[in-house]
Amino acid sequence: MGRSPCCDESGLKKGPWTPEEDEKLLHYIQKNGHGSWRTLPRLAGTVLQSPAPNFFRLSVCQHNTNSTAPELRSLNRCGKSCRLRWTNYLRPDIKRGKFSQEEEQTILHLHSILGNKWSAIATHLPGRTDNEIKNFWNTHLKKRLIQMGFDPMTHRPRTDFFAALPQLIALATLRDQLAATACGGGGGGDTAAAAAAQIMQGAGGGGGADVAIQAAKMQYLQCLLQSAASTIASAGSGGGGGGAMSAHDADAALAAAAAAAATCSSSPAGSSVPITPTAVGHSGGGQTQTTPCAFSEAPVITSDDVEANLRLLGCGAGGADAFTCHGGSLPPLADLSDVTTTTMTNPLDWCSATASASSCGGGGGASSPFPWPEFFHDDPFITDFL
DNA sequence: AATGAAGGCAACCGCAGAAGG
DNA sequence: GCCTTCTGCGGTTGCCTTCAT
Repeated sequence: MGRSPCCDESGLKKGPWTPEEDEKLLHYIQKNGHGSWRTLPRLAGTVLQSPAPNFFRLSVCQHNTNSTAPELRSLNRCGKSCRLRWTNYLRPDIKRGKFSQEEEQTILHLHSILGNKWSAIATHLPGRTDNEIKNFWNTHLKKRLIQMGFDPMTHRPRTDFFAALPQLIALATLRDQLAATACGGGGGGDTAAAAAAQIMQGAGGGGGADVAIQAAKMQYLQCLLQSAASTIASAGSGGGGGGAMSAHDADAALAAAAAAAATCSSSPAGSSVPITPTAVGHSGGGQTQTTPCAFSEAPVITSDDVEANLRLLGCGAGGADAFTCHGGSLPPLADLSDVTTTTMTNPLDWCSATASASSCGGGGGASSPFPWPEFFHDDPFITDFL
């Protein structure tokens, strides 16, 4: 496939450039222009018979005090390497040093439009090379977006299940707590029942209704855990872009989880706005961004999915009560534009599917980003959990 | 002070498209 | 139109520095 790399030729040096090599290349290009990169290495060595500029001789002498006479041999590099060295390092108009906030904003804005077209982005940032911008993106801006819960490619809140990791972690913690409360009575699906049983036993003279409510809460939370698991399963095996998990995604997920976990509890998850470059502000810039910490867009749910999830949750397809079934996935959140244009008009969307089987309409409607049954809203346990 | 982890950056690699014969 | 060569681009790697333990 294709031709062999130009650097395959034996004897060509690779790796970091020495000051002498830089001197050869710089001086040759300053005098002759680069012309053909392929022939440049052969020609570049001879030009040093004429004195190099004073500034450069000084810098060279710092590195090689023995070089009283310029090296006359040609550059032992391939043309490609020379071009890269020139464009990324030796070019006189290169601006070095940290990126300014204006430059960061420009990169973010252009990246949201152009994607990874680093050369195109570089044309809008005088003195910056595509390589430098690319590195800056990969080491700073991309991580910042991920930490804030945004997909660095789309600049929108993440839509895969990793975005829900904070909830999953919280749920897992809750599950552990429940299990501990249940005095180790069985695992998995028995947890809620055991906890409920304990409540029943410990209720003593408490009112029967209270006990039932507590038991129902436990069962409801258990359903949350199960539905979260089903979300993972579907996301992990499903098609689309979210199916295959790369190491990068795993890293990103961990970062997102860590960041979102810190902000999730106090963040009104349903109030995010579409991300803009200025919204991804600097911490010191006075710009803030409501970080979504849950699913940003309604998952595409088919009727089959709903049915399958209802079965998974042990719900009757049509007659489940408010506590044993809350629908097939975690709540769609965050992106209001999508919610209004897609979710709400989709007869099979999350809330519609849920509303028929629970009190979603009252608890998860416009008044709350979460379709929790209104029943739970005043409960400090749930409130804290949210 | 030593050591391992993480971050940052320069450079390399492979591919695609343009240019020329 | 086909083939070869050259250039440019984006992704990735590996080294060096800094930070944390």
